[in-house]
Amino acid sequence: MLLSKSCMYGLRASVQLAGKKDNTYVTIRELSEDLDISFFFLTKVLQRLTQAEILESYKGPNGGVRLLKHPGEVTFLDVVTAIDGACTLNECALGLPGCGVMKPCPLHDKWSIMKENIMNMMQNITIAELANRGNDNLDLDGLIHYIIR
Amino acid sequence: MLLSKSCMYGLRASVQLAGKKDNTYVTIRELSEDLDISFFFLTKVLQRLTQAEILESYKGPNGGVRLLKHPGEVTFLDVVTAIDGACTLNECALGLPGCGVMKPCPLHDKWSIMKENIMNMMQNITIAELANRGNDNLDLDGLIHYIIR
DNA sequence: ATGTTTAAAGACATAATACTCTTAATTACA
DNA sequence: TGTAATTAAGAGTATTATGTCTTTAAACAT
Ligand code: SF4
Ligand code: SF4
Repeated sequence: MLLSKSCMYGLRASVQLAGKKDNTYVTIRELSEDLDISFFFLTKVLQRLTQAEILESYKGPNGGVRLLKHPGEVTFLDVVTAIDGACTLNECALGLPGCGVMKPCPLHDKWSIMKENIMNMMQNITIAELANRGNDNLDLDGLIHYIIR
Repeated sequence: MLLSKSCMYGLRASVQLAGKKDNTYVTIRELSEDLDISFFFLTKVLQRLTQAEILESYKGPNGGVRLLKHPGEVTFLDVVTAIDGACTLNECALGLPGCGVMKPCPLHDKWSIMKENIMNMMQNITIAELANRGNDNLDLDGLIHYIIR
């Protein structure tokens, strides 16, 4: 598995928020119910997104979280790095530590290309794009739930 | 990280064995020292490779483990599946569960191709190939150690 | 002011992974 | 026959990931 669960939860929540027409505050409780994620755990995950200034939170009645930037400006990778920390694909794509490019194994070049591809993909797709593709379907929320879950 | 540590250790040990000129028994102790892996832990990992009939073990003096098949017939994927179990790339390449191809997200096609590539790579490269690339270098053992570690 | 709604922070619990050690079984050899 | 060498099996510990709960702080409403 490439991404941690925290990371997936964060992604799903971000996409869910990106799918909203208006960018009003949504309670974490509501998000957790829509996405079927533990409220307590999701709270922890979203705190990291708030700290990373991907989300903005507001306490009290009618509070909650919302996207700080325009969803078209938040990449998949932004969310991943905010939660899982700096790129996990830094080193060997296989996870073999301490390996360099001096004496690469036969996999190295192919892996490097793939790594590059994965990084590009994560860097180039925004949560807006991930949310918007359900446009031909009216049940957007349900769809996203289905898609991302 | 794509592979578990157990998996990486198993790979490194397999490649190490594949690099030997003669396929005699090598003690796990020796392997663990060469690869700088805990002897106890490596023992556990290699037991799985023995059960999976990738390695063959022999007890007592001059015993140890050795490859059961020709290294050219053992793929990277063989070792991975023996240790980590069946392919972890079955579902969404991102690790998002429950997602199908009915309403794919914009990443789906690209991910599918990458997943395919990764699987092909793991399926097509043998531990013999991983071991043999050090041929232009005389310090094969050291090299492999460097490469795989 | 007081109470209600909400997220933040931090403590606690459980599960999965990684690692260590001990004991048992097998083999060789003196 | 007995001792040393070696893996197998299984128990035990440590660390990390995941999940739960409680308390605190902020914002609002009355
Ligand atoms: S040489 Fe092979 S093992 Fe080393 S970093 Fe490159 S792909 Fe990984
Ligand atoms: S549609 Fe997207 S989230 Fe779903 S399995 Fe495919 S790549 Fe993963």
